[in-house]
Amino acid sequence: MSFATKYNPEETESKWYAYWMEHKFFSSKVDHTKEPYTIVIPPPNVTGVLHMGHMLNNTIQDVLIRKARMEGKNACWVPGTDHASIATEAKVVSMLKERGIDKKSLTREEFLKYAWEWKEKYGGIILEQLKKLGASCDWDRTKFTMDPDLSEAVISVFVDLHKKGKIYRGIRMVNWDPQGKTALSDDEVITKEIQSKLYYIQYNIEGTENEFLTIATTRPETIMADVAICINPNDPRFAHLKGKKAIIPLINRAIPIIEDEYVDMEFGTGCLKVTPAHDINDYELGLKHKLEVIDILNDDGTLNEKAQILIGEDRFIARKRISKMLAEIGQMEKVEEYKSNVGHSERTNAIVEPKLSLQWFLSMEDITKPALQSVMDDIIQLHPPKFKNMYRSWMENVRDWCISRQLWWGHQIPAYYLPNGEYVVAQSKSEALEIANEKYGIAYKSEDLVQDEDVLDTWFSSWLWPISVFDAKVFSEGKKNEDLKYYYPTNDLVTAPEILFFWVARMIIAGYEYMGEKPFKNVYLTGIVRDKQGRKMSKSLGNSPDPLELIKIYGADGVRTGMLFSSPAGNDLPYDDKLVEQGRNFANKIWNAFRLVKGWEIDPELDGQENQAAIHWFENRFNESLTEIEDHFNKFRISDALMTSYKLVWDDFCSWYLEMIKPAYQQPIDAATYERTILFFEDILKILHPFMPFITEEIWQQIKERNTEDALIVSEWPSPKSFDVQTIAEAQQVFEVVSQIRNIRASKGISPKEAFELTIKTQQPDLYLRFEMVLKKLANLSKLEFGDQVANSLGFIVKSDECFIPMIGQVDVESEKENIQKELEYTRGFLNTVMKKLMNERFVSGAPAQVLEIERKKQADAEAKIKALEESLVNLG
RNA sequence: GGGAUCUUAGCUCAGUUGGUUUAGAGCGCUGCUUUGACAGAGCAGAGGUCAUGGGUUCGAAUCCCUUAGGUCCCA
Repeated sequence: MSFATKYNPEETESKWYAYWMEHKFFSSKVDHTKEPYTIVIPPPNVTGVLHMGHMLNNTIQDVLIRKARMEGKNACWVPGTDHASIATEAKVVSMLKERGIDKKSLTREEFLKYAWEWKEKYGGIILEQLKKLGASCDWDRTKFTMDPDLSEAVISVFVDLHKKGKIYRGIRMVNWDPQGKTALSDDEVITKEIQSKLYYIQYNIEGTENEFLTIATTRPETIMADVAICINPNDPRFAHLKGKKAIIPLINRAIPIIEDEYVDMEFGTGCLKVTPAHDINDYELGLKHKLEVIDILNDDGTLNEKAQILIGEDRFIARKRISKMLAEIGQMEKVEEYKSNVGHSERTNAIVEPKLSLQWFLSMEDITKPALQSVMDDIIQLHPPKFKNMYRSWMENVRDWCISRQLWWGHQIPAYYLPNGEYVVAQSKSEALEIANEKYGIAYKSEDLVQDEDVLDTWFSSWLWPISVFDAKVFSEGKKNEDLKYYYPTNDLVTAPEILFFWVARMIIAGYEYMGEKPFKNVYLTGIVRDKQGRKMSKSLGNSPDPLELIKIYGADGVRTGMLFSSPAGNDLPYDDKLVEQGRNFANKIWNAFRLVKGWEIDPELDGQENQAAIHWFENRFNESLTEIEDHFNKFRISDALMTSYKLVWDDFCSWYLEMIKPAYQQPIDAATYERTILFFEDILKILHPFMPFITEEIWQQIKERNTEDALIVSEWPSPKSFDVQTIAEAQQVFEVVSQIRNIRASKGISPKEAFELTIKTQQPDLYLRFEMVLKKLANLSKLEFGDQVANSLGFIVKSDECFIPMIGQVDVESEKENIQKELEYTRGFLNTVMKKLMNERFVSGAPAQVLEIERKKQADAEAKIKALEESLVNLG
């Protein structure tokens, strides 16, 4: 049997993924004999394609789910997508544009037909891509937030919350996206500092010849919407203006000069123009002073007829033109450069316009309380916990949630308007009709009712996700099905911190509101994948590698491990191809270890006694590592768990264990050692499987004949056994001797082929005798002896044992002395710090016994070492 | 402006209640090694006054304060 020296992942991956699917290893059904372990996927945007963030996120979920499955739990990972109102509608609109169709020319029904067509065609791409990564989702459970049952759930929840009085309709200043033509929640607005200008504009005072006041504004195009000028009543500069009126330039409308301490006397000129329709603070001021509201902007950001001038111009063009017009009539005093923070739409990047509009809101004050409490009390744990603070500050200062969006793609708000000006909220139009007719005693017909045009915020459906994927009917029927009873609450949620508020907090809110129970126990927050310059990876920057291309080049296992190598929870991941390269190299290393072992002939005549020490050591070392790995997993230190596994395999198993037991070239191995080695290898494959599912399954299946039920994916996760630290420490000492001898060869330029004779001066010769064969093999020794200093030899010290290697040629005494002198100095310095502690009365009386013992051991070791070094110096002359 | 958080080797990070550490890992780097699982490799090595200045303590990378810089959240 011969294998390629390089592992080729491509065919292995498709083969085993198909095998796992075929045998339904990913599927989960209610089974009360098993403990459920559940993850719901953060539903990717249905318009999305796989990006590096998904890779990281889903790799982590797959690691968790695969490990749980091997631990014998009933592992259920529910996949799906969300309908992403704004993003999808934008995609559909641009698709229509390409076909020469204007959205405005379509009815809602026609538009939705195109939208579904688009969704059917492109909506599944991202889930298919996840399969390439190895994601072991229960695909039969795939859900979409606009599936009929999930939609019904959303409507039920709206109706229910409305009934509870938590949903209301109100005029509010909202963040308006003039490009997407929809309201945005505060969280969908990204504030960016941009370079803008501060315009100083003069307003004449009514009834005077040439008296004027000056206001400073960044938005001169809104002066036509001014309804007042506000001054601070304590400002002596403007006392004479009290009770007068100012005249808006260009349109010559007179507006009152009002007083309010809200005005900052230091900022600008101290005179504030009040424009309630176009500024949130002015709006509040307007309410307080009962001012009129003049809205001069259309939904698309152009000026309307109320502006009187520049009607139909875009707001930014209008700004430039008005600035020029003001200058022409001499009422532009000056223009200054100014840095200001401006809100941008997360989806369209358009500058957000504060706009008054009638929207639907969810009152957040009461509903958030249990959700805050459960995180504060660690009933739900955030990993890393630093996010608790952020979560708290958000939940304590939460504002009502604007849940309506001026779009067609999504869940249409189930509010029906009646000819009498009232409205009814109901599950369906027919229900609404019944309610309306009963309530108002009028026989309305179906066509009299007009449903609200708007849809609900996408998060208003995904906040139900951990519930609705199992049981969408629970909201209307109030009785849980078996799935929901069994799988809810889920265990772990893996997502990005940027949607902690958007989504995670709201799921917790919905969980308590509808289940009276948390939706998950742990929230693992990943970092953001960035490029080498620290920029977020994005399509527009073009700085992201194509994930599928990466999988092709480095293999899914390589990419998975590469992504995890440097990604502690909550930390950003600066992506570098080196990482996935390292992952690929690791897969190759495992492959070659397998080639080695698989190539051995077995000789039943051999007793393999000399391998006992190696086997005994590795068994202990394995359990030590496994214990550490479990600890890392328990603390959600996934990359540490990987690194510990990596070192166990590469350093301990490959570099030490296999080298120790490896028979000479073309020599056979004894049966006992071989069998034990296969068992070790199998345990290693198990530990690696969650990280590298494909290569491990491949080797697992090649190492032995397996039945279907013996596939690695469903094999039993090894449980850590106790281990003997002494055994591990002793081996460490032997390894140190080997390294020192290799070091001598390297530094003296002596070939590894040249055998050495080693003499050790030690109290514990049996330790070295146990490893005699190992020492001879790994350090290439022809002889191992115990005794005193050997003449004309090179020496080194390990712990308190002295080792000597006789040299045939002349030893460079001076350089040897120099080396010893250096080590002596270091050791003396070290002893000094130890002694300082031990000489200290308060340390000796105060420190715990264990610490004292450690310090005394350090002292003894250091002293022995110093003595040995000094002797060596003397012997060298 | 308010708040949170971070600053440890060239890079990315560990260092868990102060004492197994005059500080560790992976990658990178330097040198040597190509017949025997693997050059996608082996072996060895170099590299840090733990951001700064102070304080608490018998003892500080770890606790407190100062300063500087970064990141994030909120306004």
